[in-house]
Amino acid sequence: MSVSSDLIRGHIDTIIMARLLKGDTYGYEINKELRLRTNGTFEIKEATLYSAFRRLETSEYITSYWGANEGGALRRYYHLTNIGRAECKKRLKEWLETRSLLDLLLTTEE
Amino acid sequence: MSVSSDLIRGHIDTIIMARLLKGDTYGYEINKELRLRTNGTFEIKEATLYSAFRRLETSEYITSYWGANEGGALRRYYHLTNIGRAECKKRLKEWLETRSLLDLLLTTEE
DNA sequence: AACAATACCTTGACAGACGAGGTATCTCAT
DNA sequence: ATGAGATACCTCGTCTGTCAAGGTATTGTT
Repeated sequence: MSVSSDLIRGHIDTIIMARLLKGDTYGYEINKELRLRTNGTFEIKEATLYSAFRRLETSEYITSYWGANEGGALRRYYHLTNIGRAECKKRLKEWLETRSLLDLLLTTEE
Repeated sequence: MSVSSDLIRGHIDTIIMARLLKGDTYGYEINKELRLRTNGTFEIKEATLYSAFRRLETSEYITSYWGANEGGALRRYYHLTNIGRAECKKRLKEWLETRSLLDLLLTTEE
């Protein structure tokens, strides 16, 4: 990926929750979608992805269940809880604030 | 500050270098300016600031010198090198890319 | 003399990202 | 049937940036 991971740090959970707003899905699928939407330039490293899932589940922002996949490996689906939905919205607002801040400090500096 | 530090992570060095594009300055002054520009909502924690200075100096993006301050504590001034100037421009571009990416993944998700 | 403000610094801990490794299933070509 | 590759999951240990908590020294004010 062209975007350094330190610049994305802290947004991984929000990226995942934002996707789950659309409906339940599983880990591999999330990355497939990310690659598609970003023309192959971005995806979440597996270790990062699964540690994010654990974190989100511990915080009760998501729940998980094993879903059948006829003729394929087992899939673990993730579901956004109501608390998670609220948290997600909060973090989207935080992104807008962070964006404003960085725009102020980086792009309008002269 | 209202903006979580995890969302700023990785941008601290760029914020400092962007300021140094304008001219030499010292640690305390950088934070005074940051508070002013952000209406008191943002500043870099001291430990973070000085560890960033060390990192930038090791990478040869900045140099430092002790500057006199008549009637006041000693100040250590920082100067952006040519390599630092180039690196800063590179990172400003990276910010624009990161911003596009996160806008795509967070705000246009539906 | 005591205090706040300016100005610098170090140490140790913490948390998130990820490289490197692993397991198991199914499909397809050889 | 056997091997490769894709799908799909997981864990462990390491690295790095941030920061809380502590420190030093100087000047100006009360």
